[in-house]
Amino acid sequence: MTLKELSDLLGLSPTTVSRALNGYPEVSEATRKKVAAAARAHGYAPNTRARALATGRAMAIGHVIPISAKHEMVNPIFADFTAGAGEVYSRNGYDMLMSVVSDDDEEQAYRSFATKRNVDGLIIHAPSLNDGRIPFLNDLGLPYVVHGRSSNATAPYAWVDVNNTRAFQRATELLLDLGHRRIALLNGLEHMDFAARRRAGYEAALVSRGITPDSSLMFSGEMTEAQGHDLTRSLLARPDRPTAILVSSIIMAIGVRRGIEELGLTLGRDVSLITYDDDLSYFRNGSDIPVYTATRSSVREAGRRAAQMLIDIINGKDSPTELLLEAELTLGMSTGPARRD
Amino acid sequence: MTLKELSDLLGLSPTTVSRALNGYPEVSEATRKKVAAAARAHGYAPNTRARALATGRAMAIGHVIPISAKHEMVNPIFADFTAGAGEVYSRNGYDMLMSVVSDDDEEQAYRSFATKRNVDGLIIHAPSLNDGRIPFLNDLGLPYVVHGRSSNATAPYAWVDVNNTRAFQRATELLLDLGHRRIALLNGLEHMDFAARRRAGYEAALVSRGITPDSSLMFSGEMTEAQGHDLTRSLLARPDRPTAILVSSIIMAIGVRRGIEELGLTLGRDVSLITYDDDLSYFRNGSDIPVYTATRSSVREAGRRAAQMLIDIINGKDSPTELLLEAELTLGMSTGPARRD
DNA sequence: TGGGGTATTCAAAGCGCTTTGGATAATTTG
DNA sequence: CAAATTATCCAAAGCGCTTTGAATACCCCA
Repeated sequence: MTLKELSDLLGLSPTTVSRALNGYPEVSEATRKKVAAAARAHGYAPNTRARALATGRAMAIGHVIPISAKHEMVNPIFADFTAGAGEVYSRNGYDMLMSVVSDDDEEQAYRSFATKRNVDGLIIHAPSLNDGRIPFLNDLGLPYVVHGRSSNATAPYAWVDVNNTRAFQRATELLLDLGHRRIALLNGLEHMDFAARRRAGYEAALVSRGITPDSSLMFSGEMTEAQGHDLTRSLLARPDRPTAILVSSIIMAIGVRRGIEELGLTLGRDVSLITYDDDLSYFRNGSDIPVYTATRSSVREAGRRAAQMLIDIINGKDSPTELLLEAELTLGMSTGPARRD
Repeated sequence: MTLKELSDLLGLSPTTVSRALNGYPEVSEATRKKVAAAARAHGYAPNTRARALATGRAMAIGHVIPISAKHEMVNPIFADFTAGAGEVYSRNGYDMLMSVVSDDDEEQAYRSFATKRNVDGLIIHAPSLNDGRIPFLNDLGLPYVVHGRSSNATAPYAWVDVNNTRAFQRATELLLDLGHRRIALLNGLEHMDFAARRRAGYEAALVSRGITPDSSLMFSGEMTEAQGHDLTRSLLARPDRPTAILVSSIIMAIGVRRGIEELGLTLGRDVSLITYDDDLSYFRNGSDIPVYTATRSSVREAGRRAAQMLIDIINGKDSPTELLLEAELTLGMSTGPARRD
């Protein structure tokens, strides 16, 4: 069913039908009702492609999902971020276009979005410290919002981020308050902006208590369960082993727990653990009492906010283009006072 | 840069430029080269929307991501399935359109895809036993491939599935071989087709060894970590507690492990566990020796195969439209002989 | 009763591409 | 060397919609 067919059916011009459907004022209430009824009855919906061509707006947002070529790893937070963003898109009539791309040719994917003109804006994931995509995208001229920030970026850009520094500073302070002095950090890859900020928070807390950060207690890598396990095992095998561990992802924390328990130690008593928690829907941190003490911020909510911000930008609203969310520190069962051995 | 601009630049007609770019034979090699070079130099790529309108093909595939309204849960396997499918789409010039939708109005989402004509085909996720979407989609007339199957479906449909029955039958047999007699099943929601098949496999194995399935050992629900934990705790509190547990998801298995270890028991020694493993990229089951004994089948590969099948269907190739993948049973450290108490 | 608004409706152009049906130039053939 | 192919190229139509500019019908008030 096309506009033409529908208008013929109604004995009206396509112009009028189009206007009636799109809520323009220059059409009488009577015909608007008739048109709406007929459209519903015949299951008419405008062809997106034709409409996009005519209006110059694709009514779609692009997401580029980079796959780590080395590890074939999909970031587990994408699903939830996407779910949050998707809710907002649906509500506003936007589609979500995903492009899965090996991280080598990510830039190519953005360029292709721009030249093929099939999206009105982009969401950028996982920015690194000095992310080349930002100047690149500023040139491209497609509106975009970054999930995260890129330190050292010279040009301004729109972003939604969590206060990673603060979250890790507070977590570290909590551990210090509990008497821990040797605190390990299992972090994400440090060229990632979020990881750098988290380390900064961790170190700041230590320094402010007069403790010199010990680089042999800091690790960065892919945030997998296996990685968490292996690092924990090697940490706990050391004579000067840490009494507490700070972890950048709940998935990694699961591996840490496994490593601890394999040694017959008890989490929260023998070793304390605080993790960053993205509040993933398939891995909620305990229903009543949180399993892990955690700094938590919903990545799904971040998705919603980023999507809304992007839509506002596309529509020329001049709402704020920077949003810093605070993570909340929730006490679970994985922390306890440092034991003196 | 539009086709017109590019053709003006070259002193050629849009027709010729279009043909040159699309590999039609009626254009000389010389001009084809010139056109290709100019296109590259000016970063020209055809406007997707215009092309789609002209050809009648959207060059996009739709995925509907249903969100469980009750639990706000995103299925954790989507990310990996999507990654696999996305690879194939990119290779074939297709975009992936995602629609996040509360599971109440999923049907509406499909209808909207069809009437708005912005995709050439659909991937259907998580079919239930007697899935209403199949007759519905057969009427709609959009090609689609189901990830999974729907028992009792009367009409034929294209699908890619894992042999769930066989996988759980084999897993159960392994546990029986190890001397286990009381084996619990922590399954997904049983209106889901995969869950029903898994239970069938489990029961068949028991019956063939003369054991009557005990419904008090079978559970079905959302496959979350918390659920795995809670069910395990209550199972192990019983006097006639099971010596082995069969689990439908590795995420749930993590919760089971936590429950077991909280009681001071050891996985693989005191309680055996076999889990279904989708080989999620962020949760690989051990790098060298698998942590869990598992029936494994890569959901990412399933994504690839489903995508390829759909593209073949769209292009009118008459390749097979049913694909049953076998899961492999890998021995890890979570199984051991039944202990006699 | 007639001129100036106002409320409705419509015809036609245009979005950027593909594709049909020629046209023209180059080449081959009898 | 004229006629028939063949190789290249192009003008124009059309995909289904929105939107500009104009037409028509209706109403009001002097």
